[in-house]
Amino acid sequence: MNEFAGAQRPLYEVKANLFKGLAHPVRVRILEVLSAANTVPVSDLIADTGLEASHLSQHLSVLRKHNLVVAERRASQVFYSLAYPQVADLLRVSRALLVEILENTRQQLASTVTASAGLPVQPASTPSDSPPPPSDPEST
Amino acid sequence: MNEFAGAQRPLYEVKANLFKGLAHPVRVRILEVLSAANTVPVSDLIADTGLEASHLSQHLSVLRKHNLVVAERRASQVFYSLAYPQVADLLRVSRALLVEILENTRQQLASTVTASAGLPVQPASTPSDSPPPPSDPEST
DNA sequence: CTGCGACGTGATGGATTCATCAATCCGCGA
DNA sequence: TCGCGGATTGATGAATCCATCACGTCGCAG
Repeated sequence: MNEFAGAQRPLYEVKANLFKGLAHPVRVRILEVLSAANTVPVSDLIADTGLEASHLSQHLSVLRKHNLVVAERRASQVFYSLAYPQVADLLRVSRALLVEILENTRQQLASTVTASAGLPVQPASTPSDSPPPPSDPEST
Repeated sequence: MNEFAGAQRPLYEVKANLFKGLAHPVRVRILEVLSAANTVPVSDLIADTGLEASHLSQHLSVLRKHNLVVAERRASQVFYSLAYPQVADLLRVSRALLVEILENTRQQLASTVTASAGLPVQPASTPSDSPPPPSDPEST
């Protein structure tokens, strides 16, 4: 029942709990937006994500419970920002891992295909897709 | 239905999926063990975690599906290891974030308490806990 | 004080995930 | 071939999470 992210229990439990807080596309999206801009009003988040206010609010509540974001009231609007810069680090590292995984699994698929065709593992273009963009260092 | 971690969908969905794969204490534990030792037989994992074989195997299966670990059969035993060193990075960064969060929330609690007592925010010892260990750079 | 716009909270079905146990697969030695 | 230990898979109820919608709160304008 204790919703605290921090307690005196084994660290791997706390860690798993942290990942649970991140385990939803909407919440990842929110954190990525907050990583890019220091402080963002809820109205902007609604615009960026296209979600219904209450839905988004629930996810913000989850992020607050996990101590990943902080809210600040100014006038009639609420502004959110990352609670710690390390949150952005975490997203960056996870992105790096993902890139590695995607590249590798794609190669494996390609080699499986070409193996039955007797070709080297070179061809970078996916069988039925547009040609790969020259590189896209930004993106979400 | 597609269980691939990688597809052509928005990156934040893939990222959320990755975190979902990490969002369980047992799986975090497994990855931490694998981060410490290059290659570990299932029997050792059973010993380290104290889990029933089938239970552990299911979590290993999840980790495999997410491309976080790889299995290798040698003789009658199966050996697991991290699929990419970046997985260990991710765990390290998450740990750093967690440390930050725990330290900070603890201070907040302390200051809330001392605020009603009229004391500065100095005292590092929690009201009803054992004194903080001088620092523990290892641990899980 | 009354209404309104911006956010948050509660409650409810529907979908996922988890833990447990039985059944199966795989390599090897008798 | 038979059987056995090591490891995985399948199936089931319990627990948890998610999306939707109705309602409640806060601050301000009229």
